[in-house]
Amino acid sequence: MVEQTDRGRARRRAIVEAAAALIAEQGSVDLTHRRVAAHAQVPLGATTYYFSSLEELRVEALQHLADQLDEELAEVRRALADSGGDPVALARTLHAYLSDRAQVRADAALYFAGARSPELRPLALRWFDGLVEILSAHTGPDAARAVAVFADGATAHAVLHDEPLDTAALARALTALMRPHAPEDEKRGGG
Amino acid sequence: MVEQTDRGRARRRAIVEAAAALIAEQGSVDLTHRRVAAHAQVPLGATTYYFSSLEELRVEALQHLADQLDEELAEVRRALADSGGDPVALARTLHAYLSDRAQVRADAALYFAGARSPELRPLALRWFDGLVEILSAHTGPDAARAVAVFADGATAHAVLHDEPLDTAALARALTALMRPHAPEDEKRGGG
Amino acid sequence: MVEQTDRGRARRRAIVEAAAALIAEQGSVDLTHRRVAAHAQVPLGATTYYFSSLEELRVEALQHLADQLDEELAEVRRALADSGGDPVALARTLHAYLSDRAQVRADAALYFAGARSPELRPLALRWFDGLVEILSAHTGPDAARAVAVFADGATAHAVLHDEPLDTAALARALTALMRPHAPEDEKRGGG
Amino acid sequence: MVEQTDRGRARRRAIVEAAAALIAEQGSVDLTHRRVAAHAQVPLGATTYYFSSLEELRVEALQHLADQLDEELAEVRRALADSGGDPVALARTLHAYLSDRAQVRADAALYFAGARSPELRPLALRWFDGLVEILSAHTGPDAARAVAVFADGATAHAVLHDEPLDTAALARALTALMRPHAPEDEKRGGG
DNA sequence: TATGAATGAGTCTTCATTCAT
DNA sequence: GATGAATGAAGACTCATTCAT
Repeated sequence: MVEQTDRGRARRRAIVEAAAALIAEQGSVDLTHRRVAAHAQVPLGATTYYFSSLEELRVEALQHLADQLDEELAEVRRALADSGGDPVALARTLHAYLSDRAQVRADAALYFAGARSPELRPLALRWFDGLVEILSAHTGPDAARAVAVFADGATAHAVLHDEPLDTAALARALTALMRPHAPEDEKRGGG
Repeated sequence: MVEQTDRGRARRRAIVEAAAALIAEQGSVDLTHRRVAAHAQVPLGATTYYFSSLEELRVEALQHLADQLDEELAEVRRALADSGGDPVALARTLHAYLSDRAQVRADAALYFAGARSPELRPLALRWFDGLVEILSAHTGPDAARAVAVFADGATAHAVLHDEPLDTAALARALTALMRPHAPEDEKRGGG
Repeated sequence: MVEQTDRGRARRRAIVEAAAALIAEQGSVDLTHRRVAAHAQVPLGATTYYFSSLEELRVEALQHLADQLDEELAEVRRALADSGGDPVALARTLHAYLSDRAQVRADAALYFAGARSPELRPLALRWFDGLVEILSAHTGPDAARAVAVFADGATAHAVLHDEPLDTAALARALTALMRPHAPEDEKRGGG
Repeated sequence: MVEQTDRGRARRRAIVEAAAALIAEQGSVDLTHRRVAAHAQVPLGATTYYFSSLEELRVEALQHLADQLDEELAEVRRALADSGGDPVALARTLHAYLSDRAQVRADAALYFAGARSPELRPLALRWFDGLVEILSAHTGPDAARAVAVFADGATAHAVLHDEPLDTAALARALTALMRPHAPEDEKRGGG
């Protein structure tokens, strides 16, 4: 492969990070070698030297973003472990996440990339699946999935409104979704 | 104005519809005059003759998609009017909407366009605001907003999983979100 | 397609002719849009406007060269018709052909293109097959093929020596090849 | 000098052989450092370390191919020495040569390189001149040259038809070309 | 001695936009 | 009114070559 020295690895990484930053800002579609090179402050040739195609760079950048989301998920996991699955605590954690614009836009970029190209879906679903898994320790699988779906909607909401739902609203919704549902609902729900 | 004749108006409309179809399929980023012309089966010149720039064409196409969403919203309104705000009925309607892949992708395209360019946000928010407004006739404003947020998450979920959540899951979530919340939640929710 | 006006057709043709000239000079491998544009004295964009790929332009240029060879073949046919298949007359005609450097190099370029890409072989074989067909009116099929093979060798010789074999040498060889062969040769020739 | 060690010499040779193989396969035009390095399984840097330019590498590779042709010529010489210049024996030898696709393509590559760059012509003419020289021991100079020209044509024929002329056809032609020509032909051939 | 790193030149290609007809 | 022609800008990608280590 290409990077074998420390300096090479560092430069490659800088390029990936620049690309990830651009994707978080503008989505992964307008990514160009030139924009990445300018943002990373490297010559244009460097972006083609370390990546055999723009697509390869794009995928690595998206993976980088997904890795960041994994860290975010780890924080969620810790917060919930401490609070014993309390919906209000989860709401606070979610609100903190939604308040980080770059993070939220990165998430949205991953989702859009996954929607466009099926091979990127596993990347896009890391957040969703991870959240479901974490929640499953504290609530039933149905509720876990419902909360994750709601969290995705809240992410879209935050992107479009440029600020997240307030914690109270999040807490109300999460509380409702995580509360064991009444048995009569079960009978009425169709398929 | 440019299109004065019936033929002109029809051709303009065909171009907008072709652009909207392309956007719903592939997003609004890769839209080009040539692709639109080919899809609409009109000469290349027609796409620049009726629209002074590609951006103008893109905006009109997005508006066209938003109009289609408005019709979808009208159906939701009718369905809910008959059922008196029953969450299960809403779940069935939502499921039907989420099962229309083209519709769902068009919705996603609008959201992504709104996330990218602030001037397109009103277009992207039509669906959200409309849904909130409709639901407000049947439930409180907080619940209405929570349901709309959840519906957005369900849309993202449907796009990424290529099929919607099942009606039972939707019904459970909507029932929970629309049920008057317990007073103690209110006290505990922070801001 | 693209060219629909007289001017368009003329320009397209000018580009093809420029490409053909370059191929005859330097072979078809180094053909670039830029070189063709400069030689045809048209803007770079024109070469990509009329041809959807460089390969398409290359193929049309090679076809153009093959068409020119067809005209050359027609002359050979006329010359032989007049002289009743006389080897010496054929030698004179062949010598005239081999003395046209551009023509000979064009022939070589066609052969090389045919050797590289199988789909261009029919183009490369037009000269060979045409010559065999013409000669078949005046001599047996074996001799016709042998003469065509020799003519190809003489073409390579002319390209590499920058001048053709002299008419006497050509006449001797053609006379020998076109003379009915002695029956004892037949017995001895293996498979 | 650069290659002083055994390892260096071996590596240099491996690079030349890889380049020669690539040229025989695809012609000498598309030769790149990267392709050679990959084919020789050496680092990219090695190809620029042992050769000061790509052109130098190309020339050495062509010389390598020419050396292989010299060996082929030596075989022809031996074969003819045994058979006393018998055309049928020569035909068999020629047929064997033409049946070796790699050899034939290498020959064609040399010819094409010679046609493109005058400084490579001596390389390209080694085969032709060598064949003439060998044949001159068994037949007159005119016939020797005619046979060499025919052999070149047969080489082109083999490349384009993917298989050589059959031995019988070769034998007929060679017999005719090597037979002392009738005196009346001499009188009629012009210049 | 050897080789990974580096980069600017050059290639094909797509395209928005302008313009002449 | 309508559209083919035109073209320069920009993008992805390949590569020979130079250099630092």
